[in-house]
Amino acid sequence: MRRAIIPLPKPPFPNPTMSASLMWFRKGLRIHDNPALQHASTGSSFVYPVFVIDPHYMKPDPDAFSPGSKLAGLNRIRFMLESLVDLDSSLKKLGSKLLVLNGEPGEVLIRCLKEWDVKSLCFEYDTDPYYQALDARVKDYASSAGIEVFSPVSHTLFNPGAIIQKNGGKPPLTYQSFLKLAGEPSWASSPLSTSMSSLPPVGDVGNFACEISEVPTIKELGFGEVELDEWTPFRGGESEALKRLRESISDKKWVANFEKPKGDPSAFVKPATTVLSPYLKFGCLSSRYFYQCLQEVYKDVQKHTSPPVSLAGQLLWRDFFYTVAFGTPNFDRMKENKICKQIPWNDDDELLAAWREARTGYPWIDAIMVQLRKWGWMHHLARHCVACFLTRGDLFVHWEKGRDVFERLLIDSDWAINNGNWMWLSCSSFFYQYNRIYSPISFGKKYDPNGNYIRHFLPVLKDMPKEYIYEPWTAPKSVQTKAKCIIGRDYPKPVVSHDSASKECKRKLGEAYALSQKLNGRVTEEDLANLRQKLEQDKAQEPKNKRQKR
DNA sequence: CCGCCGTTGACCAC
DNA sequence: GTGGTCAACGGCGG
Repeated sequence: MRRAIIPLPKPPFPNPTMSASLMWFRKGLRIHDNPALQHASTGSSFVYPVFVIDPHYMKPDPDAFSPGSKLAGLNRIRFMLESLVDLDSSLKKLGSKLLVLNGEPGEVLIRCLKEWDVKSLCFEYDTDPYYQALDARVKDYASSAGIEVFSPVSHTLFNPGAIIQKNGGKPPLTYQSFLKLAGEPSWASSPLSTSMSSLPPVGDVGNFACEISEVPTIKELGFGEVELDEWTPFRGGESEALKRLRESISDKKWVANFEKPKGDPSAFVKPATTVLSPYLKFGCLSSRYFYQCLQEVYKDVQKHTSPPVSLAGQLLWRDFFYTVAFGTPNFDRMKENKICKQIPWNDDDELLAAWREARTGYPWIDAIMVQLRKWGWMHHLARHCVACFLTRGDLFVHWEKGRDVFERLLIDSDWAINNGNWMWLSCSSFFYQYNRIYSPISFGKKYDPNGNYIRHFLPVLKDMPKEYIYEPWTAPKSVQTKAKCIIGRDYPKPVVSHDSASKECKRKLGEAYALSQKLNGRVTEEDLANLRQKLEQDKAQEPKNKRQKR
């Protein structure tokens, strides 16, 4: 890690009335619509804009299944670093700069507050459990030291806590009830502060001078030896976010007619959605600003789509998941999670690895998993296909395992939304129609009969005739030879047969649901173990039954 | 208790 | 492309 000593302007005159604020950046990596930054810069003579490189997210982990840290793949780490570089450059234009520090953020922050005679600590409120715990510690110290804490809700459209309170202490569990509770956002018609002309200078950093660095590079963080064979095409940062936003909303007709479920998951040259999610995740783009821009477009057109399918509806989905996640203890696991169905998922590491490493033998599934690894982004429906396949559709692997893979590799992975969607897709919560299974063969074919998406992300199949590209194991040997792709050698045979595997999954889900209903939702670990045993026994008897039938 | 609803299933007929 | 059927879930409001 580079430990550059950066010359910083000294305060011109020591003045006891001059006060300093500390702006702590975590998410919210932006200048526009940033109430915490706004607050820090008004009424303070100095502002210390701090970002702490947190080993919890950023420390290289050589044992992980892909290059990166324990929790984040390199694509997302790089996206974040790009966002920080952009933020630093914007701060510099305003007469400030980003102070990058390293270490456990709570400890680093408290040391900063002690060292810098800060009167006001400003940071965006964060509902994720990790930040709830961290922020509680920092706030405790600040109040004991008489430091004002300003921590506004600015990551989401609504305040999740307020919505939960409005609902009598429980989060709404359906989108419609969420909409009803939320109503129009109170700020919707008041203009947001989207520009800043200048910022107070950075104060004297004192003994921290030797610890403050520029935004590090991937290499400086200790990831230097690894090479990704393809990086994500999406660049991080607020500038890129605003550029992308402008492009997305410039086509008013497209915005007005946007219907999420009708998008084409196989479109990759020009994706069928905005791809603003990674920018929202890091707060490079304000969800409120995005929302207001959409309202402007809606005003200008005769008719437009509505939630849940509209573009504004997508922002509301985000708020929905943030709210449920905030109000649900153990939201990120099955056990002790009140809204999560208890299902006897298997623990098959072989199947998990095949899925993760894009060798299930189903080209549609594997191509999506390659896109995930290389781009860190796939269309929402593509995510549905692979999530369904891993869990309730085919492999019956625990949704938490898939969640971990997405959390690591997606550049837009977001704690609340990722966990919420995995529960959704695995029929563990929110959605329960387990008979509706995405076919790993026909779903993609609807959109892309020629298999261009597969050919791009799985070049080994690029010469497979379109008749076989979704089911290459059915291609005659001569065709395989001509396509220079022998199934079982150059590309794997299917790990399971979709027909029998999906039937088996439906049966297991049915049994698990029945047990849950019988026990009023209070399924213990022992109950689950018994169910697992029962399912195994039934499976063992099944061939006998078949023989009897014949 | 009943009936309706739910962002995005597959398959088939028209 | 649309619309029906298949088989049929839980949440929720009445």
